[in-house]
Amino acid sequence: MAANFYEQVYAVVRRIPPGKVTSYGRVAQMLGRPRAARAVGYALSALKDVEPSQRDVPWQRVINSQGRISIVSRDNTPNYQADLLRAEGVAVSDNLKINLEQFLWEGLHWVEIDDILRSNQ
DNA sequence: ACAGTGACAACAT
DNA sequence: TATGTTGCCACTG
Repeated sequence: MAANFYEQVYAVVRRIPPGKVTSYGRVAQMLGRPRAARAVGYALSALKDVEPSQRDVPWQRVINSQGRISIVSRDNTPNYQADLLRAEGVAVSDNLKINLEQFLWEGLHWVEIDDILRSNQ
């Protein structure tokens, strides 16, 4: 069911190492679509409707350009994404902010992206 | 074909 | 710093 763009997003996100994060916009840029940040978020939200085999995408490592978690949880309930990140060593403040100076993933270069997309992961 | 929908981002107040 | 506004994009009924 997943469209090609979604697959490309998942392929990139799977390369984010544990303990590191990146932004929706950066993922979009790596895919050559600098203005498709919103679509990246849409692609990740679609993960909950996808097959278990696709559940190996570390979506929690993608946050917004301000270094903050974009998923809001109901009041007084722990933020799931924050917990997942803390579990792998990422410091998340109470206001859901993360220090990009310390945890930002360097990302991939076009050569690597090209290789990944060519082999469809 | 087309309007509606977000886990965005950059800018303007 | 905190909201609001506007542009964008892929996907969906």
